Amino acid sequence: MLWNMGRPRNFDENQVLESARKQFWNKGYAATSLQDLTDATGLGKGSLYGAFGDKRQLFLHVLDGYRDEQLNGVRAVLTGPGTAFERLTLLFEGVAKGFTEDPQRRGCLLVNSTSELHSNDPDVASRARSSYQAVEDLLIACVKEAQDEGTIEPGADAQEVGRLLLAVMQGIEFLAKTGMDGSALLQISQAALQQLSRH
Amino acid sequence: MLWNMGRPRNFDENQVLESARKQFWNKGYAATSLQDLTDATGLGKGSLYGAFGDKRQLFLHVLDGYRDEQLNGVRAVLTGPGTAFERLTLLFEGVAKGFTEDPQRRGCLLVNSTSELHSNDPDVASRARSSYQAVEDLLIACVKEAQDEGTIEPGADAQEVGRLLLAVMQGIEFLAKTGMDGSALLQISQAALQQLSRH
DNA sequence: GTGGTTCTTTACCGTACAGTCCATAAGTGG
DNA sequence: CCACTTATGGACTGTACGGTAAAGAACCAC
Repeated sequence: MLWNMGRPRNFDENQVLESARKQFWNKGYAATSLQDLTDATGLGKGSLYGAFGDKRQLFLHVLDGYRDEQLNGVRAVLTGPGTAFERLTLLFEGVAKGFTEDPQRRGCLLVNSTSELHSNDPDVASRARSSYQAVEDLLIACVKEAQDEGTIEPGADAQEVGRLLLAVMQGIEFLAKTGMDGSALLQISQAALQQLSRH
Repeated sequence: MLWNMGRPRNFDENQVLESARKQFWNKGYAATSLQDLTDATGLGKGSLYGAFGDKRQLFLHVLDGYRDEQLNGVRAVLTGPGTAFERLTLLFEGVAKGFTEDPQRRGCLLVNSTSELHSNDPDVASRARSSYQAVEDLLIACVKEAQDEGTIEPGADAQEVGRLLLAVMQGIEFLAKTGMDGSALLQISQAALQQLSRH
């Protein structure tokens, strides 16, 4: 009887998280001030603190949402329709295109946060570890499928190949931030898969 | 007659830059305060500002030094003794081992700085672009050599392969920061080259 | 309506920040 | 010893920071 009482919130939590994400993504964690966050979200400090706790908690909340989205996206592609090789191709082309499409070339929020904070923040570090472990597992499973369907050399160690693909993926993410041409990034993703394909 | 006058400096510039590098590397640009820098270097604010200008200039100075070192290191390996394939192997094993050996897994300072600052700082962005272009060129040249000596499939596009290797290299750097095992990183570097080798 | 609860707004707090200034120290040439 | 120049180190400045407190507003149950 008490759970629905009191003044109702004047904002949509998801929209606020989205605005906060944009801010953290644009400037990084340390460089975004509370002022930036209140400006971006339209909320006052009191509301922000009441709803999400301090800056760090809000950031972790944002980061978790982002991680879940990205992971679901990767999972959707890698376990979706088409042959395993097609799915891998789709994923890598999507990655190359996605990072190119952002005119600011901000890359992946989780990658950026990991780079910025991992060595001083165990919570961020552990999120990074588990996330990329999950992607690695998805890649390895898909590589195994591709081996079963005969599109990737069955002799290769699937784990080895999956990890290699993970590295290429992260490499593309970074090179996009250095301003490398979209065509070159696409070329890399294609080259990686072509090297693996049975020939 | 005037160039050697005045009170002599009480510090070694290279040592100061090294200490500052350590600080920026540990905490990133935004999160290291001037206090951190004076503590790390032992210099007072006046001396720091007199010698290097403000925080940003000092940082760029540090970054340039780091970039030159790294680039020279890569160049030394890739144009050193041994077959081109051996040199590539040496480089990639060195990268995997190097990033693993740091207990804090801080990765590469230039990569971290690029991730943190590139989208808001053209000076950092341009340094990243040119640096990785240079590494790319070195890799491509070495791949061509390897093709000439017959250790890499001559049919492949050397530029494509070189860029792929660059991506793998950066991927390894990042995965090291996520805490991936040293053995796994080594495995990735070996897998990348094994895929390319004539078979 | 009243009382209770939660959200919003604004003012406020202490601190730490980047950067400047200045008196003084430590050298040089003469 | 005396001018002159440069480096040092601490005091200082104004600002912006993250975070808190408190007063009032908006809704509920009754």
